[in-house]
Amino acid sequence: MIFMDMQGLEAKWRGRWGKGKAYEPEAGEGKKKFITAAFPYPNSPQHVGHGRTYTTADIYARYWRLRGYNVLFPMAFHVTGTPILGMAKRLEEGDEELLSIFENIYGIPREKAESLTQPEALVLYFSREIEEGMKEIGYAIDWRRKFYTFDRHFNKFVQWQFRKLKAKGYVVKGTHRVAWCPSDSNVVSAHDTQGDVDPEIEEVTCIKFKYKDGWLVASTYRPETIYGVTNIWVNPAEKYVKAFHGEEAYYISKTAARLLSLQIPMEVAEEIEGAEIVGGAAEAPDGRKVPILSAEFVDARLGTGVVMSVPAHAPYDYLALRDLGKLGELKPVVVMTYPGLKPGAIPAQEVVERMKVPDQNDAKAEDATKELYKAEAHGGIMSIGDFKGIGALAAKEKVKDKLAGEGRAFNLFVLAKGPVFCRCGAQVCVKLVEDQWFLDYGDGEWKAETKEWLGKMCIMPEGSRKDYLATIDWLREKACTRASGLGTPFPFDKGKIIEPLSDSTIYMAFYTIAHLLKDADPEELTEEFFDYVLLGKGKGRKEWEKVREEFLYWYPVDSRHSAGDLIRNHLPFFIFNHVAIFPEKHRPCQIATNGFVMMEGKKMSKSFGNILPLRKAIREYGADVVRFSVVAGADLTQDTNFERSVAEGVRGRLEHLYSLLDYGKEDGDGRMEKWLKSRMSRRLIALPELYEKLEMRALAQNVFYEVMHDLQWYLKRADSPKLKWFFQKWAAIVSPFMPHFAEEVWESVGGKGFVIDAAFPKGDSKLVDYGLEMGEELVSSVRYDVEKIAERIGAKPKKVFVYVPVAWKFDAYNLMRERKNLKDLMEFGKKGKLDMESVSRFGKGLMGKVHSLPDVLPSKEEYGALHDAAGFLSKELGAEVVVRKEEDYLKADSSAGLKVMEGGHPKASNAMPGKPAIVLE
RNA sequence: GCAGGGGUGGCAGAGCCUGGAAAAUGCGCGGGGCUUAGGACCCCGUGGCCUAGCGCCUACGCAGGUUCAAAUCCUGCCCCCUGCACCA
Repeated sequence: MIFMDMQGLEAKWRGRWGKGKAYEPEAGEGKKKFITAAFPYPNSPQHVGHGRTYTTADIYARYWRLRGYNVLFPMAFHVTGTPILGMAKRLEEGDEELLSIFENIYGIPREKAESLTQPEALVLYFSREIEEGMKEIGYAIDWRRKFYTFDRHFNKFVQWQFRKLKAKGYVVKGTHRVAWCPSDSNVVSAHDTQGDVDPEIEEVTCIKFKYKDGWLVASTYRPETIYGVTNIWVNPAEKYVKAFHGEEAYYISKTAARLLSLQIPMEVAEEIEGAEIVGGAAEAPDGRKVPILSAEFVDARLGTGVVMSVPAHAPYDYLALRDLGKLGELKPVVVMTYPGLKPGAIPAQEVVERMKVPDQNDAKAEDATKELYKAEAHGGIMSIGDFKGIGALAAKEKVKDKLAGEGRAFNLFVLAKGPVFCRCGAQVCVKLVEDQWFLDYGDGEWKAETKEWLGKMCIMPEGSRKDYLATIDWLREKACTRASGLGTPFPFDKGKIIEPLSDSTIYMAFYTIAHLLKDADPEELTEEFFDYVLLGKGKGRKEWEKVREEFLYWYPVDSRHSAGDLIRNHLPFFIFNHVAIFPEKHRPCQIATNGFVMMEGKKMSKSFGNILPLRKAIREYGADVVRFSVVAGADLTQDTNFERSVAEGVRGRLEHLYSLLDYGKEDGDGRMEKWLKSRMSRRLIALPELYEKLEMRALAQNVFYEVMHDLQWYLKRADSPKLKWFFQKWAAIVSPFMPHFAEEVWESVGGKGFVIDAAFPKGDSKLVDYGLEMGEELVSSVRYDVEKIAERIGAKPKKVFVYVPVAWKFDAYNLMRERKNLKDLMEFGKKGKLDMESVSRFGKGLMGKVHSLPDVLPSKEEYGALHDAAGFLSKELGAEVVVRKEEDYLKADSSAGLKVMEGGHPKASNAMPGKPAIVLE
């Protein structure tokens, strides 16, 4: 057994590719493909999951290269944003949790980790790590064009982009609501909150009830139920305040006054106990006087801390009144009905009683609320008030507008599912940020043009196009600056940095010229420079022409690759911004997205501790095995599963193949070589489409697993294997997946140069021999049947007789396939003067599946295939196999004088086309 | 709530657009081969029943419908997953 040194083999080919500058394409005349994948954010080493997108892009790039295209696949590093800053800070502080992740999951020695306290050092460390990994796995990347998004050259480019966007009116300024920690004075996102709660902002309506010298302000999600208000709830145990908003006095909870003051300026005048308010009365917008009652379920931290009570439609309100024994005096007022509600019934009462909710503190009260809200939101029709007859959701808006118009309501933003707490312990609130800059993805014209361009793009998988459309539709203003972090200074407002998702929308254009700007003074990269190079505007200097040519040659992006999660942000931005900046001929042609990689069936995550670093995987299994394993397990959209057993299986097959290379010295043209060529040719014809559509699953199947099956059958059937032709074709078609191993095979069978530079083998339909393949299938199925029978009778046969049906059965079979009726068959029998009983029996047998009869070989070929395989079958079955024609038996049987021939058996007449009769002895 | 997607064998996952074979392929499991042994590799099996295979029954979330024929088309219902932004 030859031992295969995978590491050595791969290093050897990487070395040779490097020496040959295999991945440094130059702009020129010929046809090109420009392929990019979303660049990495270097705040950790990459794991096998990251490898999926890049491997997919790499396979695609390598495929086009085989098809004779000049292919550019570049890479850079995205260092914009705050996480790296935060990480550096935590390292400086000696954060034990982080240091432990570095040590145990990333495998970074503690001393090293402790030295990475500067953001730049951190970025450099991880980007080197990632770059090394990408080299080891054999990506066809042109590293000359590498850059970082904090490079000054790149900053100039992004600033140019923003000036273009501003000139078009797409960069706007306004106010913006954010989740805010009043204690830290900082924007809060999910990973800043206790329990990683997503601080979701939603709108509530605040309705003003006349109270004393001002307003008791109740917050509600259901303003349309105002017509059914019977009372107000205030928590007697909480502190309330009287606060002035301008001239108006608001009575709300103390916490609310503090949290909401960031949205509506308020000055607290006096503090009041909730208990003091309870017992009073307030006047609803329609003039009705309602009492203020005590309720402990009121959370002072939510909304205004004042709740309006609608017992007919809110189970909590109904239960609270019932608990207080006040249902008698405060009668629920039904404001809407919905399908399924009994006439005259009170919705909240109905739900509460049906679900047997004992009181307001029971958990079932929540379920009741949800159920009722759902029913009313879907099917609710207003039955009283100004909007009688209108659907509940529409009425909600109308009531809101009406009350606002009367000065009796206003809207506020609050955190949903609240209260939410910051890591520091303070309650998170909503703040309105003034002077926030936006990219106006809500702009109608821009949106329309973006959608139109999307329509012209190729989207893979096609099914995700809907997601793009939905996202483009729903995008509004996107905040595009932030106060801190690495990146590009915002050109119109000092001290602001362009936000990470906004500085990475057209950066692919920068790849085309990055290597030419390395030595340039960033100050020379002026507005005029980029105008000339990227848009062809102005005269341009002589030395800029080369740069312009490079851009013109490579742009547009032919295929953009990323994980599917970017469909909700980066990818639409990518289209939007290209549409805004570039003319049609330079806008992107195609996007391909993929799912994630799971580890042994589980999501890969730090907390599970099941992250497999890419470089570690490469050391264990070899680059080609890892490449194949991360992309071949599932189709593009699906999450794929990295399983060690699968990786080992692939590895084992490669070793097996390696041991077969000795057979690759010669060619042959026997029956089995023809069969193998037929199978392979069929593949060669089908593969280009699969590659172009990135049907990864089918590709993996075709290029690897099925090829292995063919090969095994061939080895079993061929006396002395001759695999030169086979290996030559296979090395080429598998090289996008497994470039290193493919080179080894290619060289071993006498291929010239690198296989990665070879031409994609053309499939020759003349080599496809359908009959030959069917013949082999027949042989295989006969073997299977014999084994099945032997097993059933529990004895090994000494001799096996195989009967190919008499010739007329083939004609009859095809007749049945075509006409699908017995009548025509009987007609055929009469004409041919056949034994009508046999014909009838034959026909009835086929009738049941007449609509799905498979294609069969002609009589002669069927006999030929089996006759030819008799030796093989004998060997496989360990018994002599004799192939006969049905008529031989019939003859022997009917000539009464002769004794019945050996192996003669009435079963012989059961022979059907495609299913020869088998007799065991 | 809004938007998008999905429910097939022990598991993962094809097939469903373009209706027509217990249902690709891989993993797992059982048996055999090869090996000093293990791993890897190779072969066979893996819903149930069976008058020797070519056969029958039962399956594709649930319930109906269209059709000679439905996992595949139509209708209703149940359940599950993902995203909702300033964050890489």
